[in-house]
Amino acid sequence: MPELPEVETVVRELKTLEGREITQLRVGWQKTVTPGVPVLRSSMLGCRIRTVSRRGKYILLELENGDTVTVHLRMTGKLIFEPSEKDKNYVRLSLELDGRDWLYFVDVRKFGRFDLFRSGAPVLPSLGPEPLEEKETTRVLLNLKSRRELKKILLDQKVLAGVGNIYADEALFLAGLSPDLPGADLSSKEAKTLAKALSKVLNASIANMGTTLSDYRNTKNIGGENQNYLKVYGQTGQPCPRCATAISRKVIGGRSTHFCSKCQGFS
DNA sequence: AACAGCACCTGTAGGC
DNA sequence: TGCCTACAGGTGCTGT
Repeated sequence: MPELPEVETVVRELKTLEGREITQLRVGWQKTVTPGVPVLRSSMLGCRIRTVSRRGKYILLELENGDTVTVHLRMTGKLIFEPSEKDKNYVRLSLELDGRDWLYFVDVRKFGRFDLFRSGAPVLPSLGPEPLEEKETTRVLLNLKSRRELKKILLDQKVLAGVGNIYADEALFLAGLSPDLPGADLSSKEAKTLAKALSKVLNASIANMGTTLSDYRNTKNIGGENQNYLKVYGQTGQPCPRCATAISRKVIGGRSTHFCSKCQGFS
């Protein structure tokens, strides 16, 4: 569900966790914890959270013992302080802070994961650079050697970290590029245009507190507004906002891909 | 390197 | 109402 803008929205709110101590940890679905519950418990219990940050689609909790706990929300995960009655059926993990209030990890589909990186070990080493960094993104796109389709490349977290299905489609539309264009065929002008489109689309969504289609909510259980501004994602059959051609849908890399065949020159 | 296919899970929407 | 299929903001594994 959540891509970079949704995770960024949550992380900004979770800054309130900095300096707080984890006094209890409860797990409702064992597989939520990749290294196993005892390992996570031994690192987190009685420890304070030093900083909360984001890397790609991951939330990073850096602890005072130097360890880093990563949280990935996958499709339906959310971290919330006040779960609804319905949410309570899907609490997979909960953290008590300073012996007072609780933060709940709610996840209908059970795909979300907590992982642990020990002090000194590189955290999430295989992730590519952040797509909000326009210069670095341009450099990455300029140096693509692969003939894979652009859509697949944008979804590859080793290339760029944080772009998912919604914003890949939106950025390709804004850049006027076909999702099936081979990455290595990008001209330098097109690479710059796409890098600019990515940062624009992602920053706009952050300003709108993310896109809520069904499950995504911030820590206060409130959805975002960006779904009201999507140009192509989920707009199959609707008129293109630029040329009024009906928006097409095609599966690329196993994912629904939405585009305007006219504006994006789909081959 | 890079596919496709499937696995992980549950809920919802639409057709009949 | 029920049954069935398709689909969903993601990633990771296996075999080819």
